[in-house]
Amino acid sequence: MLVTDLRTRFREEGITPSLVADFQRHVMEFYAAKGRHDMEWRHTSDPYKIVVSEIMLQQTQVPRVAVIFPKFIERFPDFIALAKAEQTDVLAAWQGMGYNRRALNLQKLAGVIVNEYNGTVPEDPLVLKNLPGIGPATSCSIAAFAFNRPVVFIETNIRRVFIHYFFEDDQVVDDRELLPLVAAMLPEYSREWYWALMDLGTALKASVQNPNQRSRHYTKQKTFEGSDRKIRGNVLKKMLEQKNGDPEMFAKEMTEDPSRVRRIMDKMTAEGFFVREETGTYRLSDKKRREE
DNA sequence: AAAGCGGGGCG
DNA sequence: CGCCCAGCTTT
Repeated sequence: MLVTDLRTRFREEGITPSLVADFQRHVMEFYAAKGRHDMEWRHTSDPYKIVVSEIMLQQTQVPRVAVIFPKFIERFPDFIALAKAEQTDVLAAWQGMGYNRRALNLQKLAGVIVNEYNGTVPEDPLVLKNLPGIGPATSCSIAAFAFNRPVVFIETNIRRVFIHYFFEDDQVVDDRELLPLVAAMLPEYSREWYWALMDLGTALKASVQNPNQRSRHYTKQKTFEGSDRKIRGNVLKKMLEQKNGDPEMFAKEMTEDPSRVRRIMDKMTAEGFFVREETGTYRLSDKKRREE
């Protein structure tokens, strides 16, 4: 089946049953042949593991999650273990993942599920979306992958697939144009379907110029070198090694402006990473400290 | 709507 | 070097 066929038929006839059937067959044939079937979180029905994987996979590539995920699960096997763990241990297990606030939110999420949902993950994406660290995309991916719910959503791989196959000639594509297609193409097997779409979306990057560059929602990241983000990562790493520290010391070690490091550490303190003592020393925030 | 948030891998 | 990554939260 040719890509141009699908696009032309969509343009000329709209979304017809035969278009849906042919696209579904194309996607699932790709999935059978080249799907990424080796991921641990695709071989479990445990909602906890699926939730952890979905949070980890927010903006972090599969190969890196594949390394850290099993160690994290071994260290924190279920929501109860994660909820009662020391924050320091959670952050340590998160090292290498990036976007460390996700680790704080994930532990908060575990606490909410244990204390407010009796340890059971809600199946309704509208409920999920209001939980810590879960937004529009992840609420639906959990609903699909853990519960096979018929949700309609867009993330970067899904977006790439639909832009590539149905909007090849358009320079600016809004998600609102994609959603009707995503909805129409959804089969009853939503779990496998979204696995397949994501694998196809990942594979497309290797063969065509990133179609998402033509999305209205496309943005480029600022450079990491010299950024606050890099300093934050370094500060957290040093804090995990030393358990405490102060901005002046870290600034010297990193050859950075002390006021800049202090500003960053104050912000991280506000976000819950650290607590600041009267002496000016910052410590990792843990249960014992918070209760004092 | 836009900015901030990690860290690594790959061409 | 630039680009990208199963996005979310805050402003």
